[in-house]
Amino acid sequence: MSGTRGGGGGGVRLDRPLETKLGLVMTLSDDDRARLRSLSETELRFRRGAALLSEGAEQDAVYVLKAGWVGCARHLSDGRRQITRFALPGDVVGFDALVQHVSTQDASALSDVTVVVLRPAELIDLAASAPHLGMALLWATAKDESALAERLASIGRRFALERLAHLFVETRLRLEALGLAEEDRLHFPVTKEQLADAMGLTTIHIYRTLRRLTESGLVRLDGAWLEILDLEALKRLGKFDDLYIVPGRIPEASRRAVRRAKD
Amino acid sequence: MSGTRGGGGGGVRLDRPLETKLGLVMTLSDDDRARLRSLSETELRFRRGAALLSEGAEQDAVYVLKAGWVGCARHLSDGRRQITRFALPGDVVGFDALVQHVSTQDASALSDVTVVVLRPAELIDLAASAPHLGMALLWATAKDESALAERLASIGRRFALERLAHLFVETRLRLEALGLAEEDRLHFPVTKEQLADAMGLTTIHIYRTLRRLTESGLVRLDGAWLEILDLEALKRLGKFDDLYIVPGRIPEASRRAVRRAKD
DNA sequence: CGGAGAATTGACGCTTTTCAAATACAGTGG
DNA sequence: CCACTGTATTTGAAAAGCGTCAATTCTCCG
Repeated sequence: MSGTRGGGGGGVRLDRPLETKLGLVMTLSDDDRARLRSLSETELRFRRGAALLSEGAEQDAVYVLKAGWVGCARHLSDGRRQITRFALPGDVVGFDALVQHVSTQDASALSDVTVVVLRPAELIDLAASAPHLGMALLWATAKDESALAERLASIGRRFALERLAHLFVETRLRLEALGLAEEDRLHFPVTKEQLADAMGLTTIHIYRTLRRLTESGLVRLDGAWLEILDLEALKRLGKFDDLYIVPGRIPEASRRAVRRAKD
Repeated sequence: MSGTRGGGGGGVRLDRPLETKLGLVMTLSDDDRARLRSLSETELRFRRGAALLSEGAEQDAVYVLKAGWVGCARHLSDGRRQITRFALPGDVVGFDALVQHVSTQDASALSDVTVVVLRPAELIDLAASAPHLGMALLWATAKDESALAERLASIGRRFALERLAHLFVETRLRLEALGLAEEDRLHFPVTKEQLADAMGLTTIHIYRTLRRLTESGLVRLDGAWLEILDLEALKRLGKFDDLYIVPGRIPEASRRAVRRAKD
């Protein structure tokens, strides 16, 4: 029944992840792009299952995902785990640790992963020399927080079936915005156990719920590949609200204000 | 049984909320403080129950809380509600909407509230003319996101009893960091219904759980006032991990780098 | 004094978990 | 090629946690 597992990366890859990410929030000039390209090119690869960050461990860099999926998680002292986020290409991982240089979360590679390493000093220079890019980063972070809040609403107030539906729709739209989703088939390298930890459910209940979704003909999950068979029905079922994921951008007026202030 | 309700503000108030907030993340120079004071002084007051922001409504300002409690929430289409955050003095409310000028959340006053209004243009000017303050804002936002992730872990993986314990400890520590908590008595103007919506539970289950906590002698909740009778026991019960709320600060080295880059 | 919202409690039912076990599948070594 | 082993997948029955329904008391406020 199961096809390809984890590995590979299967088509989710961005060459200039930070440009893509900030480009979703703000129109980038050629200068901006050049400035972003002047950042370090240090690339790291992690195999599926490898840890990018460990809760409590020292951390002195931030990663920007180029390819693959990363899961960020927190642990309770008795082993219970909550995956707080699935990071996709373009996403920044480990941002909060810049404050305290100690990671507050685990991050591990769900598929084979390629990242770009960003050092704090580089980020600081970037924000100082190109404040509007710093603002773009701030806004991108604020959008991430907004998505996180929606996930909170999912886990706090949606039933298992709705939660899964919502996650699938969200994932589909995120990958689509990056240009990384084929028509209705997308890379989804998440084991059932990870899915359970992300949805605040047990593995067993994930199986049961997934089967209900499958039998309704809404999705098909085959190994690391997810087929969305009826997006509209999924949206309805998951009570999906487009509001928080709409590709909101910094209006041009604000952008000009930044340029003025810079002089 | 119940004492004072909502209103009043009962001692939770900051005169320079943004200074206090950023001061938790970075050591502020006299210049920094002066720069922050040059921001607008427009003050708004909301009575308990009033709406600061409405989901889907246009939004062109950000609020910084001076006094009182604000609850930020999201709604599902059928009326279910999830409170994503209790904002306390110093907290910034409505930040994410700066990107799209449409609020993705409701914010309403849980007690009588005083806020300072920040206009986007001011923020942009601030970040452009004093990049390290922009960075401080970015870091403060990242810390908020970290706290949000911990709440996600609460709702996804903690039992009702643990959830409440964790919330009480978190609140106590947050107010303490602001210098707004008396020894073991703190302002907690949250109705049981709001508490339920914040914890992903029903009102009735909040009562049940609260009663268990009270009968164990760990806390006493009387109207809008919460007494913490055994903080250590609460921490243990709530599996509270100090990691994510530790007063992490931007190290001086980074700070100097910002100053250099600015020249 | 009457009405509205908040606080509180009891009984019952549904969702999800826990415990237990069986089947399928991939890689390993003989 | 085939047992052997570990992991993923699937199913069932029972229990627990939490939700729903219903009713009552209390408090504030007009």
